[in-house]
Amino acid sequence: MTSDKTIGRLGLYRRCLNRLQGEGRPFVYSHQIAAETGVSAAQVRRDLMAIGYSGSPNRGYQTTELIKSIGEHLDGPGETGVALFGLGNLGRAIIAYVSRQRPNLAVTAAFDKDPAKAGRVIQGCRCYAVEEIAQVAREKNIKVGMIAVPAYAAQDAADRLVAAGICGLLNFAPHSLKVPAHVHVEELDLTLSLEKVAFFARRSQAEKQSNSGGQ
Amino acid sequence: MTSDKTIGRLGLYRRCLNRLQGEGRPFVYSHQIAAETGVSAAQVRRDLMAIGYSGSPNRGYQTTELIKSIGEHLDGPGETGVALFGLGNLGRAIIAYVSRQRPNLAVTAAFDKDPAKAGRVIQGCRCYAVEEIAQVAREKNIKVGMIAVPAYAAQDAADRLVAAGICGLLNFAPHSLKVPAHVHVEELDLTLSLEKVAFFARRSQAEKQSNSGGQ
DNA sequence: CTCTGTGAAGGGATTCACAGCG
DNA sequence: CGCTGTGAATCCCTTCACAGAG
Repeated sequence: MTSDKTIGRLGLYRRCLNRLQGEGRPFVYSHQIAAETGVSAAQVRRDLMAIGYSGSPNRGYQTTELIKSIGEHLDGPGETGVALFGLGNLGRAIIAYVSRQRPNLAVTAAFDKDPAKAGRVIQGCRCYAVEEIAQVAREKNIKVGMIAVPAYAAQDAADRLVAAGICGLLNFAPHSLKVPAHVHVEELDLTLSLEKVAFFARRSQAEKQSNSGGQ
Repeated sequence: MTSDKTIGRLGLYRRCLNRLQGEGRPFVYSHQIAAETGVSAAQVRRDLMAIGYSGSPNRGYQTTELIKSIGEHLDGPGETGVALFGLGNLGRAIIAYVSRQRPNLAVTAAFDKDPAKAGRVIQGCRCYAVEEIAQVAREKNIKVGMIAVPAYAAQDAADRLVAAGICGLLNFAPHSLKVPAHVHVEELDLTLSLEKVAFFARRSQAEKQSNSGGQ
């Protein structure tokens, strides 16, 4: 029922709330969350409505309670296992990055075409040969996969992960994946995003110049 | 006039068209692009309408012409300079990754708080001290910045890049940036995206199980 | 026939605006 | 007063569905 967009923002609010809590604020108003996250205040209230959390009209939302409430909606019961496919530069950076983040999301297995990488342990994450995916995914109860291989290998990686029972994919490869309907794919496409900012950067600069020159 | 969403998809279409062209296809139909990219055929036609490119009703779109036409809308006249802020694991992986992509987007400068990194050259990208940003950005005509520093340093990095005249930011740091209205920010938030897939993976798995168990 | 181009309809998400409360 | 919670309005995007062309 809760929409895709709302889920994305709840994570954002939580991060912001954790910081505010660290600064010793027991209560927050929707417009404060809004200012910190760049979302509108009405939007914040709507999103919190969706998870059924109520604040008090004169003091706002209780920080600790709200964090807990968001967690109950976003997080699963225990730790969610995540697998990484592809141990190039990007893959290794991702492991290092994620291992410092949310503790309930742990990258516990990595796979690579290069058999020489099997058996190694990188940042606390063990590497396996691709043939072992199904078994490892079952044993470690892995439900999410990250794809950090070159474009030409991305579909194959996705197929293997899906066959191993994965229900969600985070795709870093510049390639549109074809997956069964029950698998949720999130794209993190560095090149496309960069092309996009470059486009808007040029556009807004053009506007700035025509504003100063035109009038 | 062209919407944000459309711009994002045009890049996607171009990538797909380049591949199809490489496979020797002189013409493509909207439904073929659609199938390759996971977008609907009507959407593809709408987007191409937005850039004013017309296909022929019985043969579809001419691949080479369409690629050129998309390029005219997305790309600037020359090469666009991109700067990277933050030379940790992630930053270095990004340089390596982008340098193999679109040639009109070149990461030509990198900055890091650690002065020891200044002067080095990584993957063809020269590193400078943060104090040199304004000068380097002017000399190299850099208009886009990428932020790959820890959360606590992200706002400072953004401020420095904006002060140096940047009009677009690609933000990898888990922190919502506050920037002037003329600066376009694109978020690539690894942690939030991972939380999101994990959520939907759990949800779709729950559905799968209730489907098989329920009826 | 099967395409494209496109007006019109439809669906979501966001914002507006205000009642209700302390 | 200023806040939350929320119906109603708005806006934007996507899809439908069909005319027109070869």
